[in-house]
Amino acid sequence: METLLGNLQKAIDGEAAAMLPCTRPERRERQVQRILEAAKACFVRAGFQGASMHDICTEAGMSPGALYRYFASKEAIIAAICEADRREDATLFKAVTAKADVIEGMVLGAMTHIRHMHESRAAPLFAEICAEAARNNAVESTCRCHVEQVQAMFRAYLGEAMDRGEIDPAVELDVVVPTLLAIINGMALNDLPARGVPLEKLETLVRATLIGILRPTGQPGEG
Amino acid sequence: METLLGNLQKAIDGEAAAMLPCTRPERRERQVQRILEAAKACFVRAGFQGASMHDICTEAGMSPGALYRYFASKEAIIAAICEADRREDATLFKAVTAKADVIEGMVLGAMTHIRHMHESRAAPLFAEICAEAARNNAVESTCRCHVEQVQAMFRAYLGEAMDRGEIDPAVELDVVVPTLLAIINGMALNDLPARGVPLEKLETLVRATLIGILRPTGQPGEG
DNA sequence: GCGTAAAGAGCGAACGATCATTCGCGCGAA
DNA sequence: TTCGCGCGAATGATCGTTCGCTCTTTACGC
Repeated sequence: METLLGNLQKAIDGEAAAMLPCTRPERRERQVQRILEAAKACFVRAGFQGASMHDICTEAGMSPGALYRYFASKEAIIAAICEADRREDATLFKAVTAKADVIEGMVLGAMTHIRHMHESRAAPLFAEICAEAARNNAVESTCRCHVEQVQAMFRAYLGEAMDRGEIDPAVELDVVVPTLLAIINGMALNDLPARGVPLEKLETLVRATLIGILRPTGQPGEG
Repeated sequence: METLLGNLQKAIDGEAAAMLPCTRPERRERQVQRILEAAKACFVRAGFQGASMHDICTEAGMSPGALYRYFASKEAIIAAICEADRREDATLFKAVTAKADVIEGMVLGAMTHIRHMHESRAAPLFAEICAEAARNNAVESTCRCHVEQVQAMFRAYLGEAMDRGEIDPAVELDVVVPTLLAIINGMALNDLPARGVPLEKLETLVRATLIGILRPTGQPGEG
């Protein structure tokens, strides 16, 4: 009941927003976003295949005929949502470059990612996307594209740190970079903050993990 | 085409196996397993919701009427497959106790898990189960049950190692255990061996991670 | 051993429901 | 007047599931 009322209110809000005076392209973009928001909610609730177009229409407060003016198919909505989610996810990792020290930079990147996944309750959608990527070529290539982008950034960032002597020279970046990303994704996907692991304690463990992997011989690098 | 022939052959094999002389309960159990194998193949190919009962019937080489003699619903098949997969997954972690040294035990447990997920191509099904667990109560409780089982085992094993002085006494096991499981699951889910990270190099990284987390102050513990 | 009734296993057409998508039409801004 | 937008009933396909039927296996009194 609460959810129904909430959805109704959201639909009304969306409608109200769509009614605001604006140019045609602006309104169109707003409607697209409204549909994507509604679809995301439905997909989180029931999965890509479990949510129907009627569900999405109801959540968005519009008819099927109207919705199909903006997206050619359900597949197109799925593709758009995966693209947006993965791009946002990849963007978050740019936080690593905010720190000069490589360990602290990677800690910041990992924690930014984990915190975002926790606070915006994005883990279920991420799991759904991972599962879909295994069988949907469009989703798979979207995911691969953004993963490669993040890995390239990590690779460059860690490479510079290695040149500065902050990372053990024996570390093989081609192996370490995908592994680090897998570790961070594992922590985010499991939503550890929701499972009794406070963020500040998790940060300590992330730091310990990074030191263990990037400085296995215990060299200081710096203070 | 190749797949079609393969499925046909499997169905024939299954039928032949079902035809072997055996008691009624034996045959029944064999048919149940045949359905579960077929369903798993279909679910990996199309997802829990994307695979139809007709697909499963075709893959298993039997009619809907026959299939429904063994499972009351599609939901029951999904539940059975999740239960079997998660139980097998949890069982693999028992490998940790094979080693006296805690680091090597955990390395063995993690690598056993990762290797199994890689060799039996179980990552897509695992991803599907994770996604389904977020919205299906039966699947969620199955997953939670086995996760708690594994965490309890880790907890006991690490606790004994800490008593022996192999782990830094400042380590908080209640926080470390879920985190370690999330890390291992992340590595397994990403199927790192298929993404250019050889198993032997991954083992080195897993060891470095465990040392970083369990012995953050660099104390030896033992040789 | 044998005849027979009961039960189990399998089939596949058929069911109602629901799915993604389309279409003809009315409305309002350009 | 034109054209984009929105509507919602309608469409054909497909979904999970059922049902009536046949055939085989089992149980059992004799």
